[in-house]
Amino acid sequence: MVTKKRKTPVASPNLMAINRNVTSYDVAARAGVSQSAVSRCFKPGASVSSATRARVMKAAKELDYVPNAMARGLITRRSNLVAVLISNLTNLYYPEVLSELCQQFEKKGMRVLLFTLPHEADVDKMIAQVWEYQVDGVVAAARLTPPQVAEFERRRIPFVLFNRTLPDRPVNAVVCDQIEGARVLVSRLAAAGHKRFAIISGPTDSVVGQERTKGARERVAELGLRAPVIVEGNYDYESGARGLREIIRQIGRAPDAIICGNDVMAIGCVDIARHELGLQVPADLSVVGFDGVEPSTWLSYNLTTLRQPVHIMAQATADMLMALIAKPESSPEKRVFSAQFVEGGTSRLGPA
Amino acid sequence: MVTKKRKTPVASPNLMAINRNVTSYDVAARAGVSQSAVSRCFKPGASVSSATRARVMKAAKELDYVPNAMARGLITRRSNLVAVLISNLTNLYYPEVLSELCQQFEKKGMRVLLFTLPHEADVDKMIAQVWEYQVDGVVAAARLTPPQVAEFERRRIPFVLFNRTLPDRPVNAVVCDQIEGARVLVSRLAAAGHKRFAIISGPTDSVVGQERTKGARERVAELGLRAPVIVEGNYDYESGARGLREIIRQIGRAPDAIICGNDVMAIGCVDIARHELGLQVPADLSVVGFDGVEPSTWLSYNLTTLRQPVHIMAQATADMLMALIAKPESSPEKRVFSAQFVEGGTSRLGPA
DNA sequence: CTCAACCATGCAGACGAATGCACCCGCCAG
DNA sequence: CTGGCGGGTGCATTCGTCTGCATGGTTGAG
Repeated sequence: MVTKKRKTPVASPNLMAINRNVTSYDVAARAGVSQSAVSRCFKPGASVSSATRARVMKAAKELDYVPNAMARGLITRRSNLVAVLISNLTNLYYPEVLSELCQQFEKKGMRVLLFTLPHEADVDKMIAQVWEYQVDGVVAAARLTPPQVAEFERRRIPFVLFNRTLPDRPVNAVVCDQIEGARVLVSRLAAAGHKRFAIISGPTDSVVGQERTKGARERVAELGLRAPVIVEGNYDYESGARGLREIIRQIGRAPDAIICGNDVMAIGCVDIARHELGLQVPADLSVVGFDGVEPSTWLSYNLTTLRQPVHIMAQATADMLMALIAKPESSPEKRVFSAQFVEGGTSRLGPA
Repeated sequence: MVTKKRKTPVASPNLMAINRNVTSYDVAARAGVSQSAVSRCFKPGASVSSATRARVMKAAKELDYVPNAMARGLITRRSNLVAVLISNLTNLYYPEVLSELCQQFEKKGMRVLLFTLPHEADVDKMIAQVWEYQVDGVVAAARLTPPQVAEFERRRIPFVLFNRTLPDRPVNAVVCDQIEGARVLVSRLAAAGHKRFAIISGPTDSVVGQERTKGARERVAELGLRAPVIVEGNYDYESGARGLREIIRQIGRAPDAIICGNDVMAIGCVDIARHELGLQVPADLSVVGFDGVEPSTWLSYNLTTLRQPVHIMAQATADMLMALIAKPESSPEKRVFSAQFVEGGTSRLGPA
């Protein structure tokens, strides 16, 4: 009578490559040790003699063995996956963010599961997918509604908001002080003699955009200047162009300065001013943006803007998320960075 | 004596939310069915009565149950994950590609595991990570060495190369005909009277870049024109700028036309010509690029370029990869698309 | 009325790695 | 010589889901 209480699955060596994956059992058999020993060899800090480790590693290499992350994740309850939710990658700013985030997480041994949220698609359905993969954490660099964020909390998944916060609710977030930044821009422009301001804002559902607008408006008011005309854009080139036309239509002439919700709109604005309306920038009109994306530095634009410290912010995001994963109950923290004022050629900032 | 042959793990209802994940057993218990029934309810096409399905779905919703993708993947050997390898997201062209790919795969129920390959980092180590997650397929839109590609074949993982092929080896690939495109550019420019050509090429390890250069060179030769000066760039703005300076240094004056390996270099080239060298583009010098990225359409540039049909290519890539996953042994296929000639304002194409 | 053909359901055994526990061995102190 | 200690190892179980097989009930055709 054969003792068959548990059949340890051992692949016949010739079938192996064809049909099945190589498992730790295969490696164990080849190295003449138990499966546990193999497992321990791949876990840093485990108790294995160097002789065993050498034999196992040799066998593993010969068989091209790689531990199965799903099996591991199943039992350790750690997937080493991070979900990154990003609005639209066509936004120029976000690819830089994504790239930085990805590298930071790679450095920490995490893989990035990417979720792009196409404009107004079924975000909820997409978020539901996040749970399935048992991600260890989430970075949200997309416009989410408060209930959607609440869902993260309810599921007790560590998450960090990138460049956005929630009104009246403490959450973990890494942001750039948009209000401060907008105030700096207005202050500098006003100091140089600009009096009539206009704003091409981001969309109303963009917290970042709203804060930029708010900061600018407040500062303009504090300085006792006339309230700026505000038209709404949606962060793309075309809406920057439309914005400028609309502003001029409303006030009958060009304002002294236009503050755009991001660089791409500012670029659209500059282009229309110069090539369609025959205005000199900055002689007739100063234009400033936000973000400091790469094209803003191109000679044709050389935009005056507020550069976000993307690299540092990504690093802070990754650090914060890892800390949360290690210690989930810690209380919410917000890390606020300051944008860097970049004086370009689209604004008259010398003595007026 | 309690029959304890298999302890079906049933969480006590109040502990559930605190300590454990909700599993299909919990749902089964609440719905009064077996775990198998729950499993079948989440598998489309499985045999379940509508009454059972309703009860299960209700219980699942009440408990916020979501199937665990790792456990599922472990047994089905399908992770529904696709690895996307991308060189550097700062390249403007790649974010568009990534965005499209992501959406296409989402549409097919696949998730994207992102691998960014930072310049010359340890690509091999990164690729090793790909295996761990049991991805169903790989899209490579990065410069890989032939041995690295061979590794995919050896592991029998379905993979599609995006915008690159391997010399002398049949592989699955979706590409754009770069040689044809380059020939079109030269032909159009030559027809308009351009005689002295120069090229700012992509890096030598970029197959795409090499083909663009090759096509242009061949066509120039066929037309009996003098062989173009070629300087090497690396696809960024600065190298476009450097390239133009170098070309002028070598031939002592501006050529009639410069063909740049991509749009960003062309933009750098145009900017330096206009703002540093005081040249008129296109009056003194025509500049053309490749890719058709968004900034190439901005009014300040309005670049003459060859637009790649990114959307269609991404769709083809996703389709091809899914087909491969379904039928891994199918023989390699290459799908070649043509780029679209976009006549912009950086070239004199009217009758000379 | 009978038998086959279903459909719906439950049972139990995978999938591949991690890990608590027990054990074995060698070594050192008493 | 003996008891204790500790590092190295293997056994067996666990994670959460899928699925082949067997079963029980229902229906339809002959």
